[in-house]
Amino acid sequence: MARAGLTTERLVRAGAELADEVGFDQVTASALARRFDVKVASLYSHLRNSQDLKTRIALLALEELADRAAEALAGRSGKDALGAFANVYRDYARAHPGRYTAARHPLDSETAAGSAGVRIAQLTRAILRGYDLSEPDQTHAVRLLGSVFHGYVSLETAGGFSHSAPDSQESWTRILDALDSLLRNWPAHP
Amino acid sequence: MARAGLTTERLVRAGAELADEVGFDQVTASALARRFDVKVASLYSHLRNSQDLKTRIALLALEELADRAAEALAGRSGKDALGAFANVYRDYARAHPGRYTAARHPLDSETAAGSAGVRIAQLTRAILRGYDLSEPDQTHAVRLLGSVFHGYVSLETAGGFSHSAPDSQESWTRILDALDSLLRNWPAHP
DNA sequence: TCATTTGCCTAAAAGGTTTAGGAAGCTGCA
DNA sequence: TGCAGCTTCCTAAACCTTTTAGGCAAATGA
Repeated sequence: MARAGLTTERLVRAGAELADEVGFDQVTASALARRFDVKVASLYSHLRNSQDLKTRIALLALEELADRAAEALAGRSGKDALGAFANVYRDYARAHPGRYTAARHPLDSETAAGSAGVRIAQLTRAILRGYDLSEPDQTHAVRLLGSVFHGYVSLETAGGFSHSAPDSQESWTRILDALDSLLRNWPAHP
Repeated sequence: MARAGLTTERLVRAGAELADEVGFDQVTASALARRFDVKVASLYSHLRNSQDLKTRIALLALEELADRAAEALAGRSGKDALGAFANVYRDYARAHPGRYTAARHPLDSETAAGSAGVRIAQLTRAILRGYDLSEPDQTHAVRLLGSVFHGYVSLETAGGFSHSAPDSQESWTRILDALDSLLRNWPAHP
């Protein structure tokens, strides 16, 4: 009985590719087994269950996003950093829609705390070093940026901005301009 | 054989309640049949398939959201309208998490064009009448607002902002202040 | 080389989706 | 009132996915 050489690592990687091809919620143990030409039950030596598979794909996607963001931010600051970071998000979502969906997959708080999501939050905060914001306002701004990037990208990949003028790229650029302007002129607390 | 009085309408309504109770993607034909004490196959006289059920729940949620937004916007303008609209979104998501998820369910473009999503977009644009923006900038701003509301609410319901100070309500308020400020001082095209 | 570990298998239970065909209940018309 | 025809719900059956249990064969290494 020849061995297929399954490992958790390889399964998760293949699962991520599958997600990009057919959508994150079409990623099933069955589909993965088919891809490796192996019986479904064989996967259960490497994965606790199919929820475990999805969680691991989510963690992989977060790592990849954090790595790209870190690289994009190196040597940049201010608006330059803001744009670079934002584009990492958007480009990743367009190139890897399944993985991007995975990255948004809810994790229990313990798993989330040990994930690369933490690194992403730190990088987001690093962008704000180029702007002059008080400590609590930094947190609000981090949340705003996270919301805009996630929201824009997810509406865009859902097709929300296609079929209407002006094109999405134009809005994206202008929204980044607007965010930069907002961060430079953050309103004082009333 | 007593009849249970199933109709597509009642099934979709019950499906929406089920979504709020157990999560949108736990909404199955089986669970719905159990709730009506009816055999699963009986549902197929009223629903094409289980994807059809989910689509109909999504359309219901969009209608409800649009209705609430329309009511909240009546008689308001400027920052007042912005805040009222934003709170409709957030409150709806908190009160009806399953329906809110449903409202974000991808629809094919034809279905989307006939949905209450169109009304929501119009209402968003109506908010901007209180601000002085050029025509193309209005579209960019509509997209920004949609992104922020959707992004914030979805990160919040995913638990993104719990367990860290300051609390989410505080950020929400300050973000609305910031958006109002941004719309009043929208940066000119370079 | 042989004992142990590991990897993949078969088998089976449990539950979801969907179609086909049939019988009981309801409606409307003679 | 009686019955024709439609609607509603049923049983049956095929098929797919998840998960556990137990077993044999391949790889590892002393």
